[in-house]
Amino acid sequence: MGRSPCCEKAHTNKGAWTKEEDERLVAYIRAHGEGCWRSLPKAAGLLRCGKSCRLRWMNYLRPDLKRGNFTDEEDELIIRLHGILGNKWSLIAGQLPGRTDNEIKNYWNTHIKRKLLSRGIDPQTHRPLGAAATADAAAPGVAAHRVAAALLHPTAIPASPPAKFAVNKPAPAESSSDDGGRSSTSSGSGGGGGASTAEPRCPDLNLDLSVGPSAADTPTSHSQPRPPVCLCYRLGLRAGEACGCQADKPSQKGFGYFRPLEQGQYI
DNA sequence: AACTTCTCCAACCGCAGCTAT
DNA sequence: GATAGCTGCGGTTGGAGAAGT
Repeated sequence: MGRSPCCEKAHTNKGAWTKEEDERLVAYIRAHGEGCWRSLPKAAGLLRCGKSCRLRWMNYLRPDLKRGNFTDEEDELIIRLHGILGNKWSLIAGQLPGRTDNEIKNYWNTHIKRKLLSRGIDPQTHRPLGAAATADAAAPGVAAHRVAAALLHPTAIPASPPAKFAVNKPAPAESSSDDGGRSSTSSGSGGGGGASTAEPRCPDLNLDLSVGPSAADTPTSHSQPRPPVCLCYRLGLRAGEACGCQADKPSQKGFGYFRPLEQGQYI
């Protein structure tokens, strides 16, 4: 479909934001709230395109952002979530209050990837290097809900996984957080996938994967109590197939968030 | 001190998905 | 159903600063 450029490129600034621009943007959003990014730059008197404003706000100016280094706990969580979700940075970010998808993506590419590689683990498949291809072929046995269950109750995994994949092993110290993910979710393919339908559906998953205090307790922008949302929703699944839960965005029509899982499809 | 290489992260780009008409 | 417009996402890039020679 035809698409007009998101902004009038000839009259927009690019590159690093100045302090003044930041202040304008913050002031405008404080006064009018988020949204309407397309018209925001003009209204706020900024020579930026709406996308740029949104990005700046989301990744840098939002008051609830947590700055500073990632903790080992966060490391561990990111690795585990990546094992399930693949490169779904926004979904992963949703489980780490105060962190942005961009930040997590960068952190993954600069730190975690290297960390996994140094341990002989393929960062994409979360399997030992060299074993990814064959493992992937056999991997469909790893159903999404099982992985999700592993996240929730790591000790409840019936089959003893290879030591390298021990789940929920507390990260002893710097760079020793172990890899917990095991399903291979190739990025780009949407990371989607699903549970084998023979397995029990994720029963009322109360997935609070947030680090630290529960999301409801955190004094961040998430301090607005978030409705309980099943991981299936966050995985892009929609009600009825992999999960019977009815949690969904109230704003969305019905439960249009469902993507049927195909035979052998897995997360 | 000067230069080169490396690392990190903010920002950009293009596309997908959703809604409205 | 087709088209247009907007938002959000994920991959990639460019530049500043750090580290190495």
